[in-house]
Amino acid sequence: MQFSKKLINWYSVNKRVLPWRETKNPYYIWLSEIILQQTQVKQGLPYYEAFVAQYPTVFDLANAEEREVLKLWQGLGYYSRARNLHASAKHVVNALKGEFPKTYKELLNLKGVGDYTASAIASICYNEPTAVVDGNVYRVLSRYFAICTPTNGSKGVKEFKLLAQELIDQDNPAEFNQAIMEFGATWCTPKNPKCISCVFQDSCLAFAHNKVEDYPVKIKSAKAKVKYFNFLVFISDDGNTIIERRKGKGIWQNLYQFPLVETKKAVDYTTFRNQIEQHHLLKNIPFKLSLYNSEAIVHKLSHQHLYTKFWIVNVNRLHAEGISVNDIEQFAVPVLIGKFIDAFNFK
DNA sequence: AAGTCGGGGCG
DNA sequence: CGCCCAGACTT
Repeated sequence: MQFSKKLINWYSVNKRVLPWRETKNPYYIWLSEIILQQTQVKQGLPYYEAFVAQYPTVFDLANAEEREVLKLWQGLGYYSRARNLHASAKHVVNALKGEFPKTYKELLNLKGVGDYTASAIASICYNEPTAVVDGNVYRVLSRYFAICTPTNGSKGVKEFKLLAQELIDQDNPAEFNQAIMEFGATWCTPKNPKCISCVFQDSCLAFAHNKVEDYPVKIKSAKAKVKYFNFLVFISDDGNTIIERRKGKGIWQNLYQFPLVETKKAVDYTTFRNQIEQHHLLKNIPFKLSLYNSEAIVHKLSHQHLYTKFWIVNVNRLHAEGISVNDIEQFAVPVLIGKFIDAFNFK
């Protein structure tokens, strides 16, 4: 039996029940695909349910404020997805009268929609035979055909896209695309793949060579950089604190945080106390400084390890506009900040 | 082509 | 601890 038929047969028996598999509404498919970028189903599922409940249509999403969308996205990471999601919803409503693009090529024009997502939506919603290539597809195909080309280089990207495009079931691209991803996610897994009970056991080249876990081949990524973050947690006598909206291009864009002082290396109490005497929020006012966590909290991201200290700054009155500590939960904050807020009793 | 962007989970 | 995840975008 040919690859695509065997795969779709496997899928019909083994697929998980998931809410976005109960619809072909492009708004819901688009929403699920954005949420699931670089995100496992288990992690993304509750966010999908929350977004569908909060924004049942693209019009509801377009009418929301960005800070509200970011708040609902809080904790999921890669926050540009949420900003692009919101911007694209506005574009669909305002420029396209609420009608989603219906072709791979047109879908690519939406912010946050690249080759993978455009292929997924076009195939699932409109039966366009455009092959998806995600992390699962790289793994399944590199093993089945024993392909050593690194999957994360430009050569590999082209090669695997072309191969998937040759394999896709022209009559049922929607099922094929979802099947190959589901197979990678649940059977042909990175560790301990279920080769013993695999329908491709007799034709998988990696299995024949006993090298299944040598695939896919990848170019090593750079090691994470170390940074030292010091957050100033102001507390005034009247129960206010200061949070700021992150600007610029870096991490956590448009999320909120306590005023941040980044240092080149870890600082002790005396060094830091002297350093922030000149801070614009502390100039010429009395304050009491105490360190919340004597041992730095290490927050690990893909490209940065953040060694973090939270400094409690007691003042009589704030030197800038503040918020009541009771209102802090209304703001979208990074997980690092959210964990502190939960652990620290503000009252 | 290489960096950047999060956070959770697994062995 | 390193690697992976229904990738996209910038430099």
